[in-house]
Amino acid sequence: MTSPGSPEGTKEEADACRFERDPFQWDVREDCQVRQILDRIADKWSLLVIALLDEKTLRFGELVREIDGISKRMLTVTLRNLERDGLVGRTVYPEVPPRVEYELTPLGRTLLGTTQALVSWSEEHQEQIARARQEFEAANGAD
Amino acid sequence: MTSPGSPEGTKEEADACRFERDPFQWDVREDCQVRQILDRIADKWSLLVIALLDEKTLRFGELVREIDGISKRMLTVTLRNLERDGLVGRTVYPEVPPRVEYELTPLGRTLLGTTQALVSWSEEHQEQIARARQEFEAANGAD
DNA sequence: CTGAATCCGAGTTGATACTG
DNA sequence: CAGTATCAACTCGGATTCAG
Repeated sequence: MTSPGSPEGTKEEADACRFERDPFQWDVREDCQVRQILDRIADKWSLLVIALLDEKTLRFGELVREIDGISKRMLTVTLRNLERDGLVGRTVYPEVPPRVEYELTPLGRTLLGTTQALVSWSEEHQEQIARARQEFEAANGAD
Repeated sequence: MTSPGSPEGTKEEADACRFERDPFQWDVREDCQVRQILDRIADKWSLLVIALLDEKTLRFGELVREIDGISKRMLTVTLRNLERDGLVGRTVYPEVPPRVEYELTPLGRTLLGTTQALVSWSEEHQEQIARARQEFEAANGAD
């Protein structure tokens, strides 16, 4: 990956959010762009949508059915946000009945590695976490 | 986080959440362990706390001051959740005044790579996203 | 100093009904 | 089919207060 400290940023806003000391220590100001982006892609549904769109474009209804528990409303909102951020593309086919397909943009594709890593981590450690929870509950009498 | 009426907590259910076909296609059931874990580590503050605890243990007050915008309440809640999941360790020193230090557990450390990747991605693509947003607003008359 | 408990407003989400 | 509109429910988060 690219080095975080690339000094090309003349944007003063971005500047305030860059790595400042070590690569592992970052400035966590609330108005930071990174924070906003993180909040978006790490929300409840975005990761799932991105993951599902990895292989093939999907229609709205297909996404609703694939994602257990999502409402049409939230899917619409999520899709809009992703579209807004240039991560997902939306194509309307002027047919009857209407058909709308969603697909990852090249930018959206660059996220795949990371999201998959997150999911994989969760997968690999879910048992360990479950165990930790049990111990915690046991030690603290569950609330 | 967890849905109000969602029954959870069965160990064998985790099985239903594993990758089933391709490495990129996962089951996205709502009661999936992975989903729950994802919701936890991807929440508004957890990533920041984990990142800050990477280098050194920190006291409660230090974390409050480091994380711009967080309240004591939310830090307490976040810390407790992370502790519950075994990602963060809590050490109380029976002194006066009281001192409590937080540190990453080995399990918590395994998350660092992924979280850093996420942050790096956000860093590297923030301008691209900002541009995409502008275009989107322009095209859609900025709702 | 740490942090639990309570109150309460604000923002989010879901169910339903409706439109093109 | 693909959304939008609306309202009610819910949750989150902050301020404050209290306790060890």
